[in-house]
Amino acid sequence: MIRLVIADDHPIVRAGIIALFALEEDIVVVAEASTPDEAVFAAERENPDVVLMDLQFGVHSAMSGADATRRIRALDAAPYVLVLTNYDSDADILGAVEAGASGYLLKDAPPHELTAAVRAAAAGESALAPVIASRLLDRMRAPQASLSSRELQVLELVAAGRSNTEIATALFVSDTTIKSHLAHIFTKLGVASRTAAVSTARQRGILR
Amino acid sequence: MIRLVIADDHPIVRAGIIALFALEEDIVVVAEASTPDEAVFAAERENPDVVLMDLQFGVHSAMSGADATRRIRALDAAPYVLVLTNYDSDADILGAVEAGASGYLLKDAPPHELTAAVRAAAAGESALAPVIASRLLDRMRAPQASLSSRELQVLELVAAGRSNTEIATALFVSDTTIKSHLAHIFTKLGVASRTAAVSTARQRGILR
DNA sequence: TGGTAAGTCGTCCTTTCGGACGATGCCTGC
DNA sequence: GCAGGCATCGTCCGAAAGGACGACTTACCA
Repeated sequence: MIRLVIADDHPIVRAGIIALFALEEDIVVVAEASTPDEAVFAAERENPDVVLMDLQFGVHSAMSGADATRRIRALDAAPYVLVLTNYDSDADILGAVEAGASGYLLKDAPPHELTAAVRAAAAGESALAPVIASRLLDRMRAPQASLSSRELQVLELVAAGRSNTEIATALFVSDTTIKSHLAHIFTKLGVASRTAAVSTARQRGILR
Repeated sequence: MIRLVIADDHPIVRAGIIALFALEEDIVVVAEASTPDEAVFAAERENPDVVLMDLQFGVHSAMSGADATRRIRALDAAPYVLVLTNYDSDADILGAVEAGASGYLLKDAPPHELTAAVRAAAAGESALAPVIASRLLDRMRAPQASLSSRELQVLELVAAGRSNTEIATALFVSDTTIKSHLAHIFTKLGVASRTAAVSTARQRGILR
């Protein structure tokens, strides 16, 4: 019998997960948590096999799902943590994996994927949604979508609405340098304008 | 007995909603839809009292939840449409209201709000989540900082990285008109460029 | 009924952006 | 030691964006 803790701030989502697992004979939900703190508590108290963890917990909570994951993985008899979230940005995925998650699922996944992932996690295996897995492989295959730190710095200021000259003075370089950085950013992202660059960078999780 | 159709692309969310309404004696879920097209079909076939409609339907579907809402409201014996979504940006809210939604709820709402809203919608009343209501009142109180729906439409396309001429052709108007809209947007937001407009609009929750 | 806001379109002009070159110095890894 | 990525700076030029006017229609509301 797999003992499961659910951590999600949406009552609707919690009810949905519980309803889905009610159909499975070998999985029992022993606790639900609506905040990251509650999730850590519940994981400590119930000593479950697996924790299903959301990453976003509203604007109110100081801790994120990744933080909670890290804390839970630091427990003595640490349960496995499966991340279940809406977004599949690179930043989210990497953050979750670094926090110690043993799986990453999307909320639009079909139920059988969800149950299969829980069973895999309980067995100590890694469980990635096919979408996520192919995404990671894409990143490996085409690694050069990454911006240098300086380029990221420039792009962040662009996203804040600053002009080239403003960015130049802010970074103590020439106007030409900024344009050069931007040209590189455009080719790396495959776009032709600063706003398009910001848009696709947001989509890919390069920018927050 | 209130007959309800659920439209959401997340199986988990659909299961959660069904589980919640299973506890209510006067509400019955007669159909679920995982795409906007299915939602329109179901609304036509089942002739429900209320449709619970998500706004985001993944990247694959051409139609949005707002489009589906518009189509459903154009049916003969049109059911009321309650929007149930994750986001509370002005763009989403205004788009939904213009599409004919009679209510706007957030997915992190407590279940009793959800059931109350369905009953209100079935009775022909408007049902707004408190967060949304106060947001709309803010718009009324401070109308000078709020963008018109057309301006929002333009700003969304700008945020997607489109150029003025692209936006013009997409909206079937002249290039000059877009520039005129943008000039108004700039003065309303107190900025001087399109990227700055997108940035502050995001900060203020005008854009998602 | 008259005023106001929004949406549409126009012209003229300036500024900014972006493309297309090139060039230098500095690291790092092979 | 040298190739290649990165950061820096430059010029020239065309295209896009933005500012500053004005003008017309519709719709709504006081």
